[in-house]
Amino acid sequence: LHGPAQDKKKLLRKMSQKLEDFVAQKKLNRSDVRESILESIVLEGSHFRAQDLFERLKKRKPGIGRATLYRNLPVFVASGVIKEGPEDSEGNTFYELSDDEHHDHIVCLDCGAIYEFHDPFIEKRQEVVADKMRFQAQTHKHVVYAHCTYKTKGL
Amino acid sequence: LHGPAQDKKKLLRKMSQKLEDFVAQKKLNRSDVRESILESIVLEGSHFRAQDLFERLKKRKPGIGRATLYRNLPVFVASGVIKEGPEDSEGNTFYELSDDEHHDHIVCLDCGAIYEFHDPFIEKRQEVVADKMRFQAQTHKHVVYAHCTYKTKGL
DNA sequence: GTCCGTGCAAAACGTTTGCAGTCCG
DNA sequence: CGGACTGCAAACGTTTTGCACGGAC
Repeated sequence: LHGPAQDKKKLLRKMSQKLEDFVAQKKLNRSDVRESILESIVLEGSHFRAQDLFERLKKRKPGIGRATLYRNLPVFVASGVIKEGPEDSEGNTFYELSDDEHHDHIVCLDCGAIYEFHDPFIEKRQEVVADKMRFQAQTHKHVVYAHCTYKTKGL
Repeated sequence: LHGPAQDKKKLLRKMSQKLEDFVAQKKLNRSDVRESILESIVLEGSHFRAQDLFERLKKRKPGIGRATLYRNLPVFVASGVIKEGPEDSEGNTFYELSDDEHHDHIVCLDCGAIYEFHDPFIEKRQEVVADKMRFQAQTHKHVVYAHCTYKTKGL
């Protein structure tokens, strides 16, 4: 027996562990507030803006301050729980859960939905291109803005 | 006889024309202030942040308001004079002159310099990838963050 | 004369910081 | 106890807006 809810719980345990490890390694303290924020991140949606996360958090756990959320985001990034993701067409930065497998993004210009893709050919090619220019590629952001072929979305 | 200065002048004329056409087509009015801003854009550096442009503008043409600059940037974008370019590793958005040929960017993680590249294979490939996912690629942002191989930079 | 364009100041926006107090180990 | 963590409010830097005036056609 398994399903979406079970998967989320599993994921939460995994991310919780990641965070715990980081906290231990960096000699930080554990905190319930930080755990609550992590829950909100894992349990709701994968691509999120800081401000939206705060709104959701406010509903699930009222009383947690905005500053605390913002102060913890870098901790989550450093611990490998989340990472900075794509930007939508209006320039809003999104975070996303950090699944160890790298991927890039397609952002729908019609509804703003964010999809993922991974293409080994492109991955390799950009390294080669950088190399030719005497650069050593470290990371990249590759976002394709596109219209969905089904025009039925949002209707 | 030609050189960098002549090239810039030529470019300025071209961009000036683009702007003029747009202004005419949209039944806007011409304005000296807008021309001055365009000059500052064309004559100094190709990748710039809005705020830096304002500083430069303040020196070349004191008295032009910050708001006017910000209000005109979208006009320049719409007229095809500039376009939004890459983001550096700190998240600052850069604009750049819109040369009709598309290119992507390599941002140096050591000194922040922005370089351009164009690779037809990657261009084509991402369209194919989008297509497979039933999307019609419209634009994209592809920024590779890299260390320069020569470690001599900035010394 | 009618909009468009402008400068200024004030507001908005998302994020960061200072501070005084609390919690963890 | 000391340092990490927190909420609040105030500050921040960039960008946008409201308003009254000046300029283009």
